[in-house]
Amino acid sequence: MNYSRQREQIYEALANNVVHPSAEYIYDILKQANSNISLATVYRNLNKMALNGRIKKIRGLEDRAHFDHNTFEHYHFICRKCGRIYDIPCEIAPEIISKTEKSTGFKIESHDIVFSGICRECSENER
Amino acid sequence: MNYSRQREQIYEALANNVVHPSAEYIYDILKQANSNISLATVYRNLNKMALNGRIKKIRGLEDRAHFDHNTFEHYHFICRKCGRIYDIPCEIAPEIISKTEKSTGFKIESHDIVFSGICRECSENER
DNA sequence: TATAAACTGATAATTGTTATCATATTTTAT
DNA sequence: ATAAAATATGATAACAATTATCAGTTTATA
Repeated sequence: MNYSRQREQIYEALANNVVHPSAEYIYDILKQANSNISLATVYRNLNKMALNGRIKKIRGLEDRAHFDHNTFEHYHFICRKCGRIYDIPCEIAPEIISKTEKSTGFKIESHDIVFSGICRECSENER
Repeated sequence: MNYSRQREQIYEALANNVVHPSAEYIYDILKQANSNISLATVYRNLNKMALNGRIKKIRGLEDRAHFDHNTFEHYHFICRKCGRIYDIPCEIAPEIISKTEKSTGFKIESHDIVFSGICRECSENER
């Protein structure tokens, strides 16, 4: 894989965003910021980096994929009202993985826990 | 919500399938079986039932959604080779939920654990 | 039964994503 | 440094999954 300025811009935009943006969101940010980057380039590089393990691809409740620069073990909460994705820092016991591998014969390479419900902001706005 | 013959057919097709089928898969089954059901009807009813809680919508690694008639607590394993989705009957400690709710202020309504890796069949075929 | 509400099949439209391709940038070997 | 090969880009067409539309049908209600 060669160096590319666009790829680094995309990574920066991803890393400097609190949210877990979609490809289109990153595209909009970079577009505003200056460049005449192409949406295809954004998709291409996000997928490439996700394949590398440099970033993570998250699938929520919506149709579009979201991306996360944080590759350390952590989980996600998806608000069914606003669609935002939050990090959840809790942990599950590692023996669950090995126990499950043993009972199923599957090779578990990764896992994600996805909680869903209503986020604080949305439940405050509800009233 | 009114009764509809098509909806029950769709539910039956879903319940009698070991796999976690996609909308298109169910459409094909019903199409073969007899009826001139419409793909739109399949989508409409799967979504409606998922909203109700009668069935569950699962998002895997692929673009298309899959559906599960089993609404009891259980988790999923997605094979990154064949894309199949398997049930995983393990459990996580319920206090993780309440602890997470407390620390975040979120209302957690549901959660799913998605393991991914290589299923047994695929790792056997690899050799 | 008549009326309203919900549902259907067929298909057009929409949306998120990927493929294509001519051009540009980056790496490599000279 | 410079030419050749490899990789990446922007623009946009193509694609696949899903949703919207709408005239006609079925189901529930009065």
